[in-house]
Amino acid sequence: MADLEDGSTSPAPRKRADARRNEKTLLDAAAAAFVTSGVDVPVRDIAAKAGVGVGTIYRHFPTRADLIVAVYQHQVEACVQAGPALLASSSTPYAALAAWIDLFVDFLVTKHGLAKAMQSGDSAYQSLHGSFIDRLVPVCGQLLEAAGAAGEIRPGIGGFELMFAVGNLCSGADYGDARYDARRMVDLLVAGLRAG
Amino acid sequence: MADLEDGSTSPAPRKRADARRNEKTLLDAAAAAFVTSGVDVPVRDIAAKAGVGVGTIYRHFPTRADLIVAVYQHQVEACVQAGPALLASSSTPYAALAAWIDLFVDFLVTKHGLAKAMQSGDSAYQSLHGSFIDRLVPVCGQLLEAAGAAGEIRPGIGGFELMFAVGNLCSGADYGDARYDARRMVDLLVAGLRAG
Amino acid sequence: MADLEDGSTSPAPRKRADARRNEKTLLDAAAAAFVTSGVDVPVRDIAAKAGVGVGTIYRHFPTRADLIVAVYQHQVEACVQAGPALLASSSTPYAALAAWIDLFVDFLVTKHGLAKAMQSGDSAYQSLHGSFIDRLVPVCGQLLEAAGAAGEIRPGIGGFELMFAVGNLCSGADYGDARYDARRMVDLLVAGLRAG
Amino acid sequence: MADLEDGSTSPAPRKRADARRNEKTLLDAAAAAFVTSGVDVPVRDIAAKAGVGVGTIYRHFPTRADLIVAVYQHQVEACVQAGPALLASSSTPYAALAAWIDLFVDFLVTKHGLAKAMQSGDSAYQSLHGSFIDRLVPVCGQLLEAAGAAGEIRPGIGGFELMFAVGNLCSGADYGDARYDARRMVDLLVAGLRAG
DNA sequence: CATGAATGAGAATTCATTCAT
DNA sequence: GATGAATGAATTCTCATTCAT
Repeated sequence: MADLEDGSTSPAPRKRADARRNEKTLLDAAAAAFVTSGVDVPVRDIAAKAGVGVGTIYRHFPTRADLIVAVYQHQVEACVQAGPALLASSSTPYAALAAWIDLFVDFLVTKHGLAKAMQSGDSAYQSLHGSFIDRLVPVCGQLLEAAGAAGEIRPGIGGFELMFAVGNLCSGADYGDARYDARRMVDLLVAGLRAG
Repeated sequence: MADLEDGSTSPAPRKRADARRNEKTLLDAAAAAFVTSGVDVPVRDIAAKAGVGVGTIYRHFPTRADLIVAVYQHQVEACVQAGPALLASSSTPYAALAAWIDLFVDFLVTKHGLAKAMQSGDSAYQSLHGSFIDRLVPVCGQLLEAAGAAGEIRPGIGGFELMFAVGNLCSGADYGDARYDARRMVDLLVAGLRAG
Repeated sequence: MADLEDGSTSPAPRKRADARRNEKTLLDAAAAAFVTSGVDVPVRDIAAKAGVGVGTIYRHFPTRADLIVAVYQHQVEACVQAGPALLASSSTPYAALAAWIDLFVDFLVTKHGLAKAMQSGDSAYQSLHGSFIDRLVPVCGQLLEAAGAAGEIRPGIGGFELMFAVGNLCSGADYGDARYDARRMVDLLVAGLRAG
Repeated sequence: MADLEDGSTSPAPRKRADARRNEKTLLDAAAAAFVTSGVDVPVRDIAAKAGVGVGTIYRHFPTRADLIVAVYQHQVEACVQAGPALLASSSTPYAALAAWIDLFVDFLVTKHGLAKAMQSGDSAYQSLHGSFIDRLVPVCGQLLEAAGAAGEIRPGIGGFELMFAVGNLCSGADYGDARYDARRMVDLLVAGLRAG
């Protein structure tokens, strides 16, 4: 089936073709720059990497947060989708929860500085919560609830705090201290959920 | 008895009294500024608060990390001292470990942005690890070892990673999101040590 | 009877009706934008208000001055026409001059920033002189000459300088300082013409 | 007698010597730049002309208005002083008023763009009114009042509007159109005061 | 030793103008 | 012809850091 947006809905879709390609270039460059220098990388650096002028970035993504959101949107969505799926396919709700958090860790540990930005408290990044945390928290909440209903975990832990804690544990995991394995610490945290 | 710190630790014991007083002023101002604006506060702000020129700060503390280290030194030392004490006074090694980590959390959650700085990966803050983490890690290691020897916790967890994880969990705890209680998450982590 | 302006004045009388309609839209939008934000309003704002792309504006009016000229052309022409008419209908040449200048002031005080732009010295606006001042100066000159011939005013004042002075006096009249009434100052100037 | 500030009052006057010299350099460079490029000249250009870094300018004059004020302060004060003096030495109050306005014109016509800036309505320049206009308006008011009391001029003209009008008439006088002589137009205006 | 003036690299952001579609 | 995406020069402002006094 063809892409709906191009095929029928949009009345002026034509010239967007290359603009969208350009946006893709931008996102790739930004993603790369984020990995290299963190999400605080200067706008000009991203522009240079993308081979465009800084104005182009500002046109597409007026604020830095817009850019960050766009860069990671897809992966966040995939994570959101995976929640119910894991719940359906896992042996127990707790197993689903553990697996899902594993997925989330996968996402975070490859994103230099993302966790940091999200916890920076900088108002410029407030919208990241709206787009990421708030999108993921309900999913996490459902998994926690299911595990709680099954009596597998201690009660009273919320989705937000668990997400936030996992995010925190992954922070700095990418700065290469071999002595710190974020995944192992998250395992500890998740194991702690069972203790009652 | 003379001041222990000057008498035995310091390699440059002869400091004029007023110089020390000056340094004290600096540290107080810096501590206050850190609380108000985080550890990234502009040097000039600290100087102004202390009523000295910026040059004076640079003379005493060539890098920002030096200043941070100096500001929190005492509390870190107190934490170090507390380790063996708790081990001696607690019912079990695990209880001592839990209590000690609680102390560390106390330290961190009142220091705006300190946890963040320590995990920033910014090379300027690398030395914080040398001064804080590395000072505390051995203590933590001993407690872990004792608890391990007593069969109270799962084996294979190192002092460094536990310290780092706790530090991470406390990051952002001061940005006032009521939904996130760092201490509770640390509890989870510590509880997780027993599992397995 | 056909539109006089197109029928006789314009050297390119064959313009497609929709192109002219388009240009009208542009001029209206520009006029509105000039009132709101002054003649220095960003091109993009005008384009947005007109519902066209910026390219369209550049096609019709390569320079900003071209646009300004076009926006105010009609009113300038009306002013030009009024000169001889007032001379014929007034009791004395001086009365005609005073009335005509009054008309000119009417024109200027409602045009935010026009007077300012015309005196800005910015080379981009040089052509405004060619289109406005130079169109009006001869009219003003005739009125001055008539009044001079009648012995009503002091000799030696040129049309250009009087126009320019009046334009200057109207500058800033629209920035709302209630203490400044441009018309009153122009009255003073015109009264000064009589003093000898 | 020695300079009081250096000699006895200031507790830390010594190193201000070169700082003050530097400020002088800054003011000279700014004055020159204002003449060349108007008061909107980029900060960097002024810095370059002065042979200092931009930061130095920001240190001394946080806002552009501060710099403009400083550059013209002396001359404004001289103008203020001249008011009463002229009143005392002139044959009639009107003669004093005319002479004083002549002085003000002298000041303005050599200051490229100053009149423009003062009438720009730009909030950044609001403080110029506070420093210039408001300083001069009372003087002008006194002269007007004296001339009015002597029955030499028409009543009802305020100091502010006269100052503003004169300022306006001098606007653009420096952009070198030989056909416009600001002084002559101001003469007309002042002559107009007598009429009526 | 202390001071704080000076430096200047760096980052953000805006907009006039061009040009591929 | 019309569109609006892209460009990048231009400008402002901030701070870490150095160094003359």
